[in-house]
Amino acid sequence: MDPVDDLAMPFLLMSAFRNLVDAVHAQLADDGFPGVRATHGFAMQAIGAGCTSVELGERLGVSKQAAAKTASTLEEMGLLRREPVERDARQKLLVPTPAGRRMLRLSASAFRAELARWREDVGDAGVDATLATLSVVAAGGRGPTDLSDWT
Amino acid sequence: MDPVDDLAMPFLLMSAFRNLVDAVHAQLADDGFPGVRATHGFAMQAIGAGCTSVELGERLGVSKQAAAKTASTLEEMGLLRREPVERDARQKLLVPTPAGRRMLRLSASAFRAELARWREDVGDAGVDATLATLSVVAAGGRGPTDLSDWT
DNA sequence: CTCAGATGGACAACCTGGTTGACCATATAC
DNA sequence: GTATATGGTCAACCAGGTTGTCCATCTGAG
Repeated sequence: MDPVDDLAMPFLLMSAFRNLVDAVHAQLADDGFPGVRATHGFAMQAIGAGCTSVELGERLGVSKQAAAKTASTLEEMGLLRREPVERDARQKLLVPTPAGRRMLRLSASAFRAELARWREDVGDAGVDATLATLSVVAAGGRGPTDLSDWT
Repeated sequence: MDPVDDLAMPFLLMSAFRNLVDAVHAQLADDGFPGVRATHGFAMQAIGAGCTSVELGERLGVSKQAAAKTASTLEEMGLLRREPVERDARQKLLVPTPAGRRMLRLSASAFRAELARWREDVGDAGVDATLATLSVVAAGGRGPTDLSDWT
């Protein structure tokens, strides 16, 4: 009888993502980071300990100009600092400020909290199966940031 | 040992969605609908047999103006027709053209084909568990189109 | 029947996040 | 030393969304 049709998959993926991200942003706003959008979080995650605009663009899968623009707004939000690199005067390293690192920590714990809620709702087996499945079908995508170093 | 960390969930959801949609669009482009973007597909699905701009906005979770803009581009693409409603001269019904319906059919079969590929890669159990899990956590979201009438 | 209010649609101005193209300063390779 | 590659920035543009305003039309209460 196929209780959930395959055709619903794109909608479900989008909707789940949206709910997850909305929940995290609501929590972040409560914690004193009201203006954070999905792009900002992804970019900060992608930056990690620090990288250049070009690298950020590659990790996010966007042009270096788009990455630089995002970095500028993150800088204005005080989450990021551009600092010169001594061995190459062209480069500017994007490094998270203490506020940026705090935001990252809060965001990580908000994601974990929301996932814990999912686990309560559907059980560990379902969530684990979903993670396993998605990590197969998401592989190969040159999508935004490989997140291998999410802390 | 937690082979896939909970923190990867947002990335996996996005990446899976992106891969899925990219694959479908590549197929659509091959089938003679090169310019179709994710928004267009979602909007066409939301329109279904036909609705007004206001309804479309509600189904997509966007303002009526945004919905009308999208409808205009769909009209220019020849996927959609605006036709007057005799019982209310204010309304204009958005109805798919034959090309629009063809695109919907092709898009549906492309989605099913891609899902079939997923099923080959990870097995039916994983995909079914994912569908079941996501339909729980996606619920309640006022996300785009309830897709209850995807054909 | 009429008229106030609700509703559908359109237009304009604006924002965000992305694109491409051009350009300059600096590194690097030959 | 000089050609070329690379990192960063600026400018123009686009898509898709927002809000505010406005008009035409429908609807319901007198």
